[in-house]
Amino acid sequence: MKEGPDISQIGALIGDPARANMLTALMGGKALTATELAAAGGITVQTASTHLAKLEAGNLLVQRKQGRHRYFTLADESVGKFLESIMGFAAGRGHLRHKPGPKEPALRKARICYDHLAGDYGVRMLDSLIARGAIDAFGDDLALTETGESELTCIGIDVQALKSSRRPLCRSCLDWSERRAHLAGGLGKALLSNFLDKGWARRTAESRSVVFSPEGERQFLALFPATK
Amino acid sequence: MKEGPDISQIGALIGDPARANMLTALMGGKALTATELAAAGGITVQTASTHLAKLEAGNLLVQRKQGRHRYFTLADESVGKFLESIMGFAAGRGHLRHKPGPKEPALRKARICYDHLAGDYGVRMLDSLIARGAIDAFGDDLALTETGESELTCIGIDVQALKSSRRPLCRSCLDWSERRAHLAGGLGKALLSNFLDKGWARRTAESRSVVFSPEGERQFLALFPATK
DNA sequence: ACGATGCTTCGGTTAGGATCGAAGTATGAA
DNA sequence: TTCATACTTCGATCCTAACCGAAGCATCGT
Repeated sequence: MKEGPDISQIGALIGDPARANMLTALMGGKALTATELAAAGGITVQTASTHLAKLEAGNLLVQRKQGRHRYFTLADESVGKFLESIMGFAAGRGHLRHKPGPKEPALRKARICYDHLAGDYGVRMLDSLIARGAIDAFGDDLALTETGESELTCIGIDVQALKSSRRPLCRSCLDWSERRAHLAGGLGKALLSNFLDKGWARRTAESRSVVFSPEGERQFLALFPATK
Repeated sequence: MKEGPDISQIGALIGDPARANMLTALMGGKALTATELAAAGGITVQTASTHLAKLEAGNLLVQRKQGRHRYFTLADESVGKFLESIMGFAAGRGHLRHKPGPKEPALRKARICYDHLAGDYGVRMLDSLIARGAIDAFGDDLALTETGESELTCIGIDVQALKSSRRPLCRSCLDWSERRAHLAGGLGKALLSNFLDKGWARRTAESRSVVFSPEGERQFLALFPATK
């Protein structure tokens, strides 16, 4: 009578409209916070919290804690795959949602994340460093290469001092606007300081946004070319 | 922002254990009566009746009235396909209903997946067909080659008739026990029918497993030699 | 140190639906 | 006709889980 795997548990997880909407929101592949997912599900954060705990217990989601945020993503590609197969079947009776994204263009472009550069420019910088072989990426782990060490020393970063510090040199930090990793750790801090010292950019008084000067922007973009 | 179709209704239908068990029973491809499905779900017939009405309203099942019986089957191939994809995920996540019992090995070896052969033998068959050049694989897309067409015609498959059918000839279907693809589509169905007609194997009454006769097994293994 | 923010946990309410006994309908058999 | 079988519908019970307010915990920013 009882054969094979139990699909009812998974069905039940998907079967709640709030959870289904949250999962659908995560189908985009981007990490979302609990608050954002609550909005996606049309429920309060406390209700969303219990839903997210259940989804995580069912191995449909994983969470990544960062500061006071919890970023949720689908557990892996296989989750998205079978969700898509259900969507393929369910096509036709869609219940559609509206979800506004973050605004603040300046913040999205470049801002402070604790002590390092975040936003579009922060992500671009890390991508560029990886592409040129200055940093090796193993999943979420980052490591400065010898090439990278000499390059960064040339632009005025005291890599030796950073290496002897207790603080990890390279850490990846999930970007809330780009939803991709940017560079944190001692090196991330040093790079931002470097830009500020050179006058390429300055912090604004009221916001966490970072404003580049025209010349500084030119230099920054030249130093970290788009990867694609 | 518009998102995809509503998967929660489908999830809710699958989410009830009784309904999930009935659907799993129907994965065997055979039409079952309401009473049989009640037994499969471990519930009374009146409860099963309401469940079956819901599943039918959700387009997961169709029924055929015959005398005083109502025979239920999965609505079409696509239902079996996405159910199998959920099973594949559930099997990999430990969402098992019970510890592997005596019937498990038989199921893993060879079973019905809606209307075609699945399990170790199903995977072996597809692997073998690909290895000998009878089927070309481009990722998940499969195509019968001219070589394959003549070979299969020789063993008694009416390939021409299948090609003129609306149903796709070759489809890959992910196997929940092997976690690899086996052959579905019109050709998958025709091959299984061919084996059953020849008496190489027979379906069991209560389970989805397919039992090969000693001689049938010998022929099958010779026809589809292990690859690797 | 302090408040603000993001999230979780607790507690109590409520609604939906799964369940089955009993009664009703349809079909087949004697 | 009469009974038996297969299934559905009705009615009532009961239980789960979804929900949110309030309070608690953790972290950030100042």
